[in-house]
Amino acid sequence: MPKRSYNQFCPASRALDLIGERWTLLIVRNLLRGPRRYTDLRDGLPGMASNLLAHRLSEMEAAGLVHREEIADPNARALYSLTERGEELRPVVVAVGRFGLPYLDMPTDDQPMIDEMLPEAIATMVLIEELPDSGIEIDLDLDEGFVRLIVVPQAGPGRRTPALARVQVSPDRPATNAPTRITGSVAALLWVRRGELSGAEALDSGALAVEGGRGDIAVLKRLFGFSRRSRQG
Amino acid sequence: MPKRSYNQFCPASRALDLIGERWTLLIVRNLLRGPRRYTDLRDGLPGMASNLLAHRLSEMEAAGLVHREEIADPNARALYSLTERGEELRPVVVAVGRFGLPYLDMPTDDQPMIDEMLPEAIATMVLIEELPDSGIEIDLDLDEGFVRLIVVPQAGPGRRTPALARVQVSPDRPATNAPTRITGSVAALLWVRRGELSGAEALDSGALAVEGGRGDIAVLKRLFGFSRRSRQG
DNA sequence: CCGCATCCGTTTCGATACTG
DNA sequence: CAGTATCGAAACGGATGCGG
Repeated sequence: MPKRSYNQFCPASRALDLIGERWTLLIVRNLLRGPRRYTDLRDGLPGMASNLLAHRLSEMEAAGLVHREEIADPNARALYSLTERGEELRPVVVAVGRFGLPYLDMPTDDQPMIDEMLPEAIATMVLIEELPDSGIEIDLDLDEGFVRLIVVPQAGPGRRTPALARVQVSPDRPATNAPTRITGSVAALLWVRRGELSGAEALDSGALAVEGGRGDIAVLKRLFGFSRRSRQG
Repeated sequence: MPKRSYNQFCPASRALDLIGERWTLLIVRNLLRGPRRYTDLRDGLPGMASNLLAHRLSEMEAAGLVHREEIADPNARALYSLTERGEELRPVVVAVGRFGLPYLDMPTDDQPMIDEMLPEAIATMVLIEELPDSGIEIDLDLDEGFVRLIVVPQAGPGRRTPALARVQVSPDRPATNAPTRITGSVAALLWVRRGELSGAEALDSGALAVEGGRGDIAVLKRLFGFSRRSRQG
């Protein structure tokens, strides 16, 4: 039984032959945060049938996107991780997320806000056209959790680092705080980023608070669209 | 019957609720080249069931991605086009295409090389990290067709134009030729871009030929990876 | 021809239960 | 913990029909 394919000479359709099936890209999204056990993936993908997850994982392993490794551990038998090829899906996940951001409504009770995806959500919100060449580190201390955002400095003229590769996020709180910091909630950040609340309003109302040097705060405000009101992608 | 949804508070999964179904992103890909009639879309999507196309189009119209317009024309009743929201899917299609490029094999007889997708394929091949700040225009006169590639100049320091937005392609041959020109085949360009053939080899063998100023040719070579051998995304 | 709608066999998905 | 097994529901694929 030959796997079904769009069968066109086109990069996008070839890609969708590999990652276009249901759930596949969400598995990638979760694996982008690091290796996971089967159960971790299942818990991070509520609503997905167990057999389907197993099936997808074997497909993705066959496609060379995912690597399965048996480990010696009392409470874990195997770890799934992305291969180098699988890591190349990060720009896809980010692009998809950027598109979806304006459609994202506030979480309801039946919409789990999974801890694992907070960093991805933050990375998605950053306005890449506002990245400063010099780079910056920002701690986001939100009600829903902590995220360290690192914008890698541009390496000078010549070959430029793609914008997406310059945005890095981590849920681990380093020993030392970043010089720039923002506190509040994901919802407030999202409202501002989506232009439904101005940055000034968010700060005045206390929904968000920032600290750090003047210049860094200015960069932060640009990165999350504090100055805009109109909705933008 | 509530449309099925991943139902997670996550931008990527929200996006996939809208564009994750089979064929949807390929419809977008074809509409990115401009408005199309129903029949045009069907011809550009071989293998897709006719009723499914109709169904997808109505879904996408309901989601605000596609606009349907009745027109007065002897041999066309309606035109489908992307809305502003739909246009925001271009980065997604390009990111997906970039991922799929290394998996793309040479076209076989049963894999139609559809004229419409040639410009998208070219845009996908361009190495965005090699975009010159000054911009450039290149005519690609390939066996499979003509494409004018335009790299929009960077607007100076400050807010930067996202790399993807700076790459524009058009199948229309303007009145005047671009100062830089490349001739050959899509296959040769793809081999070089994928690092399976060096640029020098392609030029020596005559598989590709370039003309233009020294500097422009150097830019062209960087854009399509003429200097590399190893496979890269 | 253009723009779908109907019908129908096949595949995939979703939910839950079950096993080593 | 890490999957299989099962089964009904939904989606898909292909062909064909049909009014404007």
